[in-house]
Amino acid sequence: MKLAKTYEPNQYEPNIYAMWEEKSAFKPSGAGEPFSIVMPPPNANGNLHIGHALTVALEDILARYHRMKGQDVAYIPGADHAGFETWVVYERELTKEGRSRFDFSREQLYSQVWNFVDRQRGNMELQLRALGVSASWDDLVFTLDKKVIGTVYSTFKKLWDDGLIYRGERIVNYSTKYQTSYSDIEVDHKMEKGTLYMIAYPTLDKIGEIVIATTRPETMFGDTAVAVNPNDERYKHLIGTRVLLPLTNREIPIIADDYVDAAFGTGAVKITPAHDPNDFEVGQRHDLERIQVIDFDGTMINVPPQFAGLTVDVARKRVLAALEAEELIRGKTIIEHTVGYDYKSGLPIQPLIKDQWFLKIQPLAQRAKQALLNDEISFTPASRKQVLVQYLDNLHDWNLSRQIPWGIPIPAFQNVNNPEDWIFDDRVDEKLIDVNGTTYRREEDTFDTWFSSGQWPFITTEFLEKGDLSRFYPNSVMETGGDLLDRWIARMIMLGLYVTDQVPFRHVYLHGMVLDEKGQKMSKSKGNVINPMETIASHGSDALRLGIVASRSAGQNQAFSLAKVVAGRNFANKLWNIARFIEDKLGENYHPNIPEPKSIVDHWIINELNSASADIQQRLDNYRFAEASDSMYHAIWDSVADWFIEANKQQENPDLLAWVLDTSLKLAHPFAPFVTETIWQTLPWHNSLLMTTHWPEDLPCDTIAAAEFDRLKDLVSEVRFVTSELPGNERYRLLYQNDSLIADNAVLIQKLAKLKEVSYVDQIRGLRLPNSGREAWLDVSQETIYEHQQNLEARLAETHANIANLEARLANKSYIEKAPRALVDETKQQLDAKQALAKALIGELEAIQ
RNA sequence: GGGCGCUUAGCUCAGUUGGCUAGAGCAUCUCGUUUACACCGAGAGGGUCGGGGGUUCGAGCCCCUCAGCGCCCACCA
Repeated sequence: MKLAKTYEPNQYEPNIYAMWEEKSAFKPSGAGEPFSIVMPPPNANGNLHIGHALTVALEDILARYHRMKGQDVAYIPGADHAGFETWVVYERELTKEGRSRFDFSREQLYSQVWNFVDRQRGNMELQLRALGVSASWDDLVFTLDKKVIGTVYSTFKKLWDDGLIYRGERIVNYSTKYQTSYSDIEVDHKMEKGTLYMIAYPTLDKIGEIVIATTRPETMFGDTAVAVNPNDERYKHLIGTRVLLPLTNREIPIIADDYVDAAFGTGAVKITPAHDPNDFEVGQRHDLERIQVIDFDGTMINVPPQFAGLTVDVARKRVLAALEAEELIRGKTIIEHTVGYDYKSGLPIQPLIKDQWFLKIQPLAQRAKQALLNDEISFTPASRKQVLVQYLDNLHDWNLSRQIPWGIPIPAFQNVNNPEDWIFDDRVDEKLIDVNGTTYRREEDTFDTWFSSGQWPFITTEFLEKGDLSRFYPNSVMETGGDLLDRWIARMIMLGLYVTDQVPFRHVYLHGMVLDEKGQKMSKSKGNVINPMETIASHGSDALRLGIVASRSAGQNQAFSLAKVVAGRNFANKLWNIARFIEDKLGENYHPNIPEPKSIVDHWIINELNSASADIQQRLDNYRFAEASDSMYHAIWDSVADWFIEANKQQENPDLLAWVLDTSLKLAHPFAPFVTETIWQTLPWHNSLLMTTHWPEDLPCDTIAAAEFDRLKDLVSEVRFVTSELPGNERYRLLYQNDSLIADNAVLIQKLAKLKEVSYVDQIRGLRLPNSGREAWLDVSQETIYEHQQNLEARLAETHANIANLEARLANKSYIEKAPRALVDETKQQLDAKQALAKALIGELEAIQ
């Protein structure tokens, strides 16, 4: 088969992928030690972004590598219903149509969104295929699949039975825009400047007053106390008395609580239990009433009529104006404080009281922490483990309830006659159920998506059901973005240990964010998003993969570099042309035999590829992807293409040529699966898949012979270097004496170094080549040598500097005593070599004069 | 308020337990019509590894300190 001159990835990639799928090459083989990676499920109705390209590239490199190493590999793909994210998109559609979620029942909404997602589904999976993932598609799990819901329910039941689930009125982070509560991780805390107002609350006799400090005056109608520190001398006499709440003249008590910092503001704080988490707790301690003054839609309720229905912002201005009119404002200062924002809408989060389902997290968190401290899970980068431990220690109870219909319904029912009586039941399709003659009404909320995705490793492997894939639990590696350490990794570890008594995975690899080429975060609004599918279309899937993995270190945010993608594309083309050359040499009827090294080049290339293989393995085993890829790249481009193939044009060894090509393709396959498999399929001597062949075994070679070729390379390099310095562009004759390396490889040297001729002489003349330490001269005229004098002098100066450096090192007694023996010996050898070089250079210079 | 990370060639970045005469890709310069490849080949230039101090025979790497940049976590009004 004749190959085109240039590799055109788009012509081959889809077919190659189809062939892999058709031959079920992605399925776990069932033989060998299990190796598993569960893909972080991309949003089912979304498009992949560049971060997915990175994730999938790293995971697929591991999957393909371990598969070739003979392991039983399960790379399990998934699709995420992306509860809240998808819901936001869908609700936007509803709004466009002039409708609202409140026009429909939960069932109706659920099936509408299901259809909406279904229309989009498949896009994401096609894009994963374009990226070349060797994922086991038959085992794909969608986060709303029956088995997911079943497991989630049994976990919830277990937690419930263990007394870890409770329902409570708590202050929750509430999005008034999307009308749902959030977990802590969905709140963006921003430091900003705000105004701290000092407001006078008059005593009952209206003669005295206490001045409180607040940044949120509009919530004052919800005040049910003023608190001071019990040890604050300024206010001690007021504790237990009452004040009038301005604008309403409601009486509220002055209480003492340690929570109040006497040094902050005025030392007196208004207590609004319904709208501030700290105040909520103070309210619980002092049994205060809770008055909700901000409604779930973000407008004012339970306030004097002139403020009712106003938004928070407007209400704040009006309240301040009213207080101003009554001359109750005693001052204001600007302070830096943090404000929580809705990560989705960008609007402030309202702390509101709501009945929610909570998970007592600390028992799970402490167990997870213990597992981490016992090193049951390793991390790349290693430092992230500590971060996680700290996070686990600070975790608050987890609010599991979401007020959105697109998610897994919470399987709980409430006694219609007794609001305190809740039971677990999974008949979530029924609004009302009857249990022993009592009617129960269904909970309408759904689970936080992280509750289900936190169970992903044992759900996807069907570990609890002892399914076919259960041997893949715990997973070998969990690879995901560093930003998911707390929201996802932590939850998987906690729930994994709780449900299965085992850690869910052995190793966590965290990658950083892919930034745009200027190092900016990519975002739609900035318009700097790089679409991986476009990059694949223009440069090929392998190029994208090689480019995005190159020079990238774990956990580090790093700019996307198109130049590296281009380098990747060029590499694919290089491989292509290596194959073209070799296939052409071997012909269509070639049948491979066991390769036998015949020349020093042969020994050398075998040695190079053996050690490249060892390097790549060692680096991949340590999750050093960029370095592994680099070893592979240079072994193939520099060693195979630039030296071995060039040398092979002079002295052929067909069987070795075939072995070198095969080995190169194998080494490159995890990093560039498409082009390597494409080439493999054109090789007449194979009728298998490259992706399921075994990682190359070392071929024996003579390392002494290999080292000989290294010396030959040195000589060739020196000739090239010196000739490039000589005036003009002519070809020179190389003269030698008593040098069997040159004698035995004269033609090879002549071709590689672009010499006119290599000849033995009795009488030396010309320019000595001292660097490589050979008995060799370039046959140049005395005049040329003279013109070259400056170069020689420069080199001599440099050599003297080197010698001085080495001598100083050896003169240092401590160095001789303390440095490793081998290093000292090496230094001595280097010194000898440099001294010989200096001598040769001096001789050369003397000859000129 | 706590924690983490970064600062290395013009650009984007590697550099594992200290042994480096500091690397890669791209860019730059010179040369090249060699029957695999110009998405190529050969060669070259380019860095006091953010500043200062310390430990060590030896520091890009370890310690201290200063400066600049970035991220994460955090219910003090």
